[in-house]
Amino acid sequence: MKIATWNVNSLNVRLPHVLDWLVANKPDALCLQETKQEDSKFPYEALKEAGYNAIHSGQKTYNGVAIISPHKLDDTHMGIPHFADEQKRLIAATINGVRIVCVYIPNGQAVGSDKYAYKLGWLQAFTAWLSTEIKQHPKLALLGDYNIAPEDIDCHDPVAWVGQVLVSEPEREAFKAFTQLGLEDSFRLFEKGEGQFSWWDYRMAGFRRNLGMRIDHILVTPELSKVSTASYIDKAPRKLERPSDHTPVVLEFNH
DNA sequence: ATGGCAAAAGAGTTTTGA
Repeated sequence: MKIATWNVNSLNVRLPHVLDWLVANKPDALCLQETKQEDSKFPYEALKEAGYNAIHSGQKTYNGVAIISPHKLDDTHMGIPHFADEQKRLIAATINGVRIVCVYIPNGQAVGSDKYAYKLGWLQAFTAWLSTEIKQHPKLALLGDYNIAPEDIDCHDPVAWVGQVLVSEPEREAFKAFTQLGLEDSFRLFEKGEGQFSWWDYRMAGFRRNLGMRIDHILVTPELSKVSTASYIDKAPRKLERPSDHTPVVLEFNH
């Protein structure tokens, strides 16, 4: 199976890029974040014509998550149970017996802000749900925009960024809590080096100068990590006209 | 010097992202 995650920063704008990417890459599952559209605007028809099924949980202007697959999407789930949240950030489905969890973790804006507190609270509630989900699904992949750079090598300038949002210790502790549930950062099974990023600021010629962050991840349970064969960041879409500021992260495994 | 770009809402400019 080949699975991927991509924060598209508006599917209204990025649908042509997504359709082209599906044709070129033929994933078994593609998780999207920041679709920024209500369910009634989601392009189910265009995807169907391309041979893909999809589920979506969206809202106007902000957030929005989707899972796209050529296969059947079983046992679908949206939102964190017992966590009142208007923001559409979690969607899950089982595809070919593999549990696919797609998340758009809050950005947090700035350490100490209300949005930062919301991020940490969201992470706590999500992790509790994820713990039970893993127990029910030994083959699980958690894909999405985590808005956390887990290690210093995942940030282009860790000295300048120390203590800032995306790299602060409470956020990295929340990321470690995922690994304490048994999940592994699949990208790092294959790519150990620095300078590997999934997001670059539109400003400051960030992409050209590789001033980025690795904040989009595919974490997997041991059942999947032991059969994984490759993981990589596909920078091609970031080079297109009007790109998203994120680019796809891909995992391949035998299943 | 915290800006710089991009998208959305909505009609000038503000909010948000990371």
